[in-house]
Amino acid sequence: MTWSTREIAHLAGTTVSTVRHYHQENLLDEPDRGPNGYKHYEVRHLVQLLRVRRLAELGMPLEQIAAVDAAGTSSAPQLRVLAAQLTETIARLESTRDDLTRVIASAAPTDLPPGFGEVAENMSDADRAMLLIYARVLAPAEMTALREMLEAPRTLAQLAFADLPPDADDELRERLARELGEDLRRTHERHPWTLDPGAGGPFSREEIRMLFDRAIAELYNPAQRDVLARLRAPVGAAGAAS
Amino acid sequence: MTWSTREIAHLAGTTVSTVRHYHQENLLDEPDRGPNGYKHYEVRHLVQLLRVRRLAELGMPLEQIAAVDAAGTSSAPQLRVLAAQLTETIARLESTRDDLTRVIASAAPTDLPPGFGEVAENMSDADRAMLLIYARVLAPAEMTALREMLEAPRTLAQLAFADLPPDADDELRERLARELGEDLRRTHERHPWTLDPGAGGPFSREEIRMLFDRAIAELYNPAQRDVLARLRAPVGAAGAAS
DNA sequence: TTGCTCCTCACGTCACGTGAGGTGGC
DNA sequence: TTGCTCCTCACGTCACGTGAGGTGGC
Repeated sequence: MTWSTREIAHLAGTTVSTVRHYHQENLLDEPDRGPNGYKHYEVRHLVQLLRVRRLAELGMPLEQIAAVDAAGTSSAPQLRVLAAQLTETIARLESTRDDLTRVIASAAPTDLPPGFGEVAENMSDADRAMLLIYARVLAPAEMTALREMLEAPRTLAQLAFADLPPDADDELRERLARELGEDLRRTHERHPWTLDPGAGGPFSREEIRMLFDRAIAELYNPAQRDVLARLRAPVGAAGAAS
Repeated sequence: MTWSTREIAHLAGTTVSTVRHYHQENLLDEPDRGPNGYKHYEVRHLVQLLRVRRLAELGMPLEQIAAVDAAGTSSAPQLRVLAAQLTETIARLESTRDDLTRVIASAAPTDLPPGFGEVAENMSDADRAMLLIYARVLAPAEMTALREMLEAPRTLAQLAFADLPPDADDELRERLARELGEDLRRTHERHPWTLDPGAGGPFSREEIRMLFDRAIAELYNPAQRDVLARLRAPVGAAGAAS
């Protein structure tokens, strides 16, 4: 005429572990025991358990449930906080899911920003790494603009730069710097934000400059770095030319 | 010309703890160290960290990220599983939030089923406990019907039953049983599901019968139990009359 | 004897967060 | 000396889940 732990768990729609855990947390009274030590639950335990489960399913922390139990009822402000937290969590998960859905749809490498799948198809490792850094530095609007820019076909100079051997001779470097300088000038004209990238992002100009300097130093070979240095000097986009 | 742990964490938009944790889980290479043991991070570490963070933010478990890292790219099935899990979690949280919103709006005691706030206003503790058990046993449609039933004003017999003293005399018991029997007959007529309650719920008829028997035995006083026994016998709704 | 249910520790989960206790350079 | 940053263990978090090792009745 009483219930075992398994039975009361079943009646409350939960598990044996959960029931034992609630005993440990003093959320559920210990029932009488039989001569063999088995617990004998009564209706009042079931009611207590159902109450606790109801609050737990509403997302209330167990510690708070204990307080509610003592006070008899839970305060509306507490519940409103819970609801607000839920709304926030839901919004975050939805945005994650949408992001994930876009990645799946575009069949892009997961680690690239969404939408950059086709664009990064035949990029060098260095350029992909740069892309990850851009994604962190630039504001969303800038990333969209960047993607559109990258959708245009590469110029011959850009292709040559990507494959530039570390020991390329001075003449080639100079020619590349001039032609890339032309590209860059047009880019600045058409996309003025590229003159001050990351202005809407999370970092200061100083941080961005140092980050890009380090990225260039580590990701490109000496000849490429030399070209970038020549390129930067006449344009004056950043101060670290020499 | 290198970054400290704090700096790389800041650049990647995360915390020092997280960076150290990723070292421990072999998700991030250990950088060289200075003579004082301080870590000196380079661009390749930042890129590695950004990749891991991106996957982690998509909800991928760290262990799986390690595998992706080895394979170079994550499989579409894995991502689809993640997306499906997210969708499920979101749905569950939304239903919880809606439930919570209803509770807040009705200003009802939290542990009662939603919508039963006003109805349970002046119920006895026993009846509230029964309500919790009903909420567990009955199907949603039955709960709605029950709520509508409870919105009707109590009959005189019902009020008398709730306050029946344990030593009420035989005549009173008999009269109450007759009148409540009338109430019950009308209820069965108007709400046929009350003849077989919980048919759409999670329990078998046998389980429900035993549960109600125990609940009555524990929640009501001897006189009330006697009335219920007299009431049940002629109606024959359940077999356990004597 | 075998199977089944029950019991009580004690430890594991997941992705970090939080001290505790110590070092090195200004 | 004081403050600041960095370091490495080791343990805490939250709500349980999972054995390990043992008991009792058929």
